Amino acid sequence: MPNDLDTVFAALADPTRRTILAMLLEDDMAVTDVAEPFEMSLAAISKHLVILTKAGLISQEKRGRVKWCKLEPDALRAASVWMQGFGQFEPVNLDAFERFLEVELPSDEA
Amino acid sequence: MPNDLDTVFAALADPTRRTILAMLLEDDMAVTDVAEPFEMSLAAISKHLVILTKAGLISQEKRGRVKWCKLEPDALRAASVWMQGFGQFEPVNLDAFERFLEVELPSDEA
DNA sequence: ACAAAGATCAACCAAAAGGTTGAATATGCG
DNA sequence: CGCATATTCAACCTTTTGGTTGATCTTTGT
Repeated sequence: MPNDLDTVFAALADPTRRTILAMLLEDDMAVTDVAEPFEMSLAAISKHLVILTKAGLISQEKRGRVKWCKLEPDALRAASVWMQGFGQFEPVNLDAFERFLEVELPSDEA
Repeated sequence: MPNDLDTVFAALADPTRRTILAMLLEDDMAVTDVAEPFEMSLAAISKHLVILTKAGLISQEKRGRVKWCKLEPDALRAASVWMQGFGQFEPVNLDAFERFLEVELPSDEA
């Protein structure tokens, strides 16, 4: 529901949150597992996940005592349209994107 | 030079700054003229322009006593690639972009 | 020379961001 | 039941952000 540009861009401005998104690109994850590679408290990661959820970039579903996080890439569409309006960039450059993932993902990437 | 994703997304997270970018899409502008439609001090706008400059999103060139601001859309490329990596969105939707401009631009749009 | 215009600087302020720790709340398991 | 696990809450702290105002500096026009 909340998919305002302010919120989305602000959520994307933090490297921890971008890394989390990249991790969720591979698979849905539980909060504890999302937190594992980071050198910060679980509570801090929990807050980051709230921010991502409010931006609509992920969704969280509780099953049992585990809360699963799922990427919601559609939330990026509006922001993507906004940005492309300025640049007329090449459609999709997956090579460049994978270079980002290598840099931004925690080293244990599979 | 500085074109780091943190800086670019943070710069885009503020509605005043996005509006400024949209204004500069039409034409280069002097700082005073950029500030005119906003209900905030010139100093505040000057700071916003510094942030946009540090993000590489605009450049500023002083000619005489006037400092001209110019959009630098290339700075958006990296961020755009990053975002598209998630979504595989439709290439460019100019209609959607112009809808943004109508919402975000100060009403005196020409 | 002087005054006005264009823009930034410096000091300040309130609110938001990003983190910590320790307690609380559910849920699952033996 | 009773304990461990999964996650959040609450209070707190520090730094950053976004704004203000008044002084300053440079350039232009008369």
